[in-house]
Amino acid sequence: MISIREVAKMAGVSPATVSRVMNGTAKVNAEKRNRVLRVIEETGFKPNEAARALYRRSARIIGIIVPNIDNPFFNEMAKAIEEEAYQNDYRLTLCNSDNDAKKELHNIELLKRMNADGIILLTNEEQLFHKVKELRIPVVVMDREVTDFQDFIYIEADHYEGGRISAQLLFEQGCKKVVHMRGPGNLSSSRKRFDGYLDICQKYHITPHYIDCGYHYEDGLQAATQILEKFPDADGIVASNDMVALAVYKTLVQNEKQVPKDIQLVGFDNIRLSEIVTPELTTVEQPIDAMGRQAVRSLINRINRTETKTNHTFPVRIIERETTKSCSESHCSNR
Amino acid sequence: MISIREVAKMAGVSPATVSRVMNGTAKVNAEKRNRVLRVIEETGFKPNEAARALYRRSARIIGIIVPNIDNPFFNEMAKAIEEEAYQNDYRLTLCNSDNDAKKELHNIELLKRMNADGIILLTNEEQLFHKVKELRIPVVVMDREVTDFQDFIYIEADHYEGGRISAQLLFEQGCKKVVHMRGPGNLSSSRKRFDGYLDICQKYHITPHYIDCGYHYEDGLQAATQILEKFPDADGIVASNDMVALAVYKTLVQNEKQVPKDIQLVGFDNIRLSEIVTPELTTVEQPIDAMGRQAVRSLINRINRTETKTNHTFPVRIIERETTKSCSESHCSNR
DNA sequence: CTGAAAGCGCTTACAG
DNA sequence: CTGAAAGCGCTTACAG
Repeated sequence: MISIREVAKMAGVSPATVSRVMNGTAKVNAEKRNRVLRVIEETGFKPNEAARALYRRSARIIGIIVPNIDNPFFNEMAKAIEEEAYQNDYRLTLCNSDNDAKKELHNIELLKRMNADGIILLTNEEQLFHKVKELRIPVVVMDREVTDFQDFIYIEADHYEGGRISAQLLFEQGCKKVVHMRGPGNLSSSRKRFDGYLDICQKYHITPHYIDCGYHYEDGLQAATQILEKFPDADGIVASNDMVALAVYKTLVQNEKQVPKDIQLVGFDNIRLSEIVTPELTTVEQPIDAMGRQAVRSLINRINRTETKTNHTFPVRIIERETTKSCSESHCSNR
Repeated sequence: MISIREVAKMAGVSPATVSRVMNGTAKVNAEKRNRVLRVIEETGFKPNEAARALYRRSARIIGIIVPNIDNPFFNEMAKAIEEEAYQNDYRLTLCNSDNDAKKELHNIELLKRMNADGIILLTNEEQLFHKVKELRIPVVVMDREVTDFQDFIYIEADHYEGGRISAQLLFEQGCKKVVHMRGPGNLSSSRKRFDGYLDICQKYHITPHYIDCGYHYEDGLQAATQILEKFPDADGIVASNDMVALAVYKTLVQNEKQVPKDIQLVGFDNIRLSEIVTPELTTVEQPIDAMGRQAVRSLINRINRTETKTNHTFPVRIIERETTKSCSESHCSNR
């Protein structure tokens, strides 16, 4: 590819001048500017980004670290992030960590060395937070409330409310015994949802029931079997998320339970899948796209020091579909 | 972060020497080497990658351009690619193009300007091929046979065979009227599968039936309705892929058809989802992970000029699950 | 307004 | 074996 020196030569000016017209960074005599513009046009010259990244200490790269891009939730998030990054002229570097702390650490360091501008963390390693802080690279953490690191921005959905409304729906639909599948205890999302569940039980004067479960499909398979053993008379289940709900559904069908007739089921996230499967999943929507976009915007604001720290909590809402009874009634809000 | 000059100063050597011990690129006096090593150790010095990228004209970045990361097939592919890239010490830059040719073109150009080393294309724009060629950046094209561009490496599954075995399975399971959902005509994968289907029909002396359909879930919804109208007596359907199969399944259920009792259904790809839904999807497996990894390896070979061009066609195989009758029989190969 | 110079942080001929 | 110098391709003080 052609370089700025050659463009300068062809236009009869210095490289500095070419740089200035290209970046609009200083006034340039109209005639010279036009000559430069013409040469740029003719040659199709585009500045080398590696050189810029070096000088500016900014590669216009945002790194994203996800535990598993294969997981629809992260995946949809990544899509939103990529789109928003692109619109702001940032590139996205993807690290799929598989919860491998070493890989995550390595990637963060690499990002710093590449002069990346910021990092979006969809992972859950305290270690990472320390590293990021030490490296002084702007960061936003998603789907997790970060309290120990004062200067981190975090973005999450209203999990407490999600825990409330998912159980509330089931009670309203006539469930007497609702089992809440509690997510990993080290995640704020799990704890908040559980709190929401407890509070709504208290409000309805109902004894809470729960079981522990991870956020993966496989976790759901295991936990569902446990539920069947431990709570054979359960008539409602709040799954830890949509993937888990799919596992629960499969297990229920295998055990000849009908959904929603015998047991009603609510997921969490409203990943695209939840609408694609049959029956369609009733679930609590997290506004994944909006959250992903906000993450990028917040990060860019932080990069540009154009905004003081603001965390965001996004509203959730129930999407009633086919795994709860409501949907066969008239007041179904199925979209 | 600390720079090579400071390390040099601390170790009492020149930056060149630090570079040499760091890269093992020339012999260095043992004592000096140790001093350098110690300083590196103590300071945690890591070379700046932007500077390296500039000098070496290589950022150790691989770009990947996918139409839609949100689509499980691309998504699983991206995961495999990321993993293999990481193991070979390359970074992955992600572009989700949404089939936006402008965005794709822009990203390819950007990759070049970032001194990226190669590109993996999971998209289908002739324009892109021209651009990539003009920019002389190593490329591998996936899921598509590229014949007009002699020097491109391509990697795909054996779609012809896939078209054969999917229909063959249905015939063997007793289907009399199998409808093949033919994918987009501009894709070699679609054409080859269709050819396979035609050939197997001929072999069995059966009249072929088909309908056109895209590769997206929404396409499947439409096409399924058409099938029901056009071929009310169909008893087997080969969907253009797993996402489409899910759409077909939903439509069939809505029309009170039982699967596999009334109609048997086969997908394509064997995305993880196909095993997660209920009933589990019978499908033709593409070895997505192996293909993704091979793409990276082939690309790296090309980058290093260490291998002459080799295209790869990966074998496919039937995975019998619950949407075909076989699975209830004794010879079920459900894994 | 504009060019020459210095510099971003490395790496590699080039001498010695 | 090793350092000083030049260079990767830009950008931005600094002079004028």
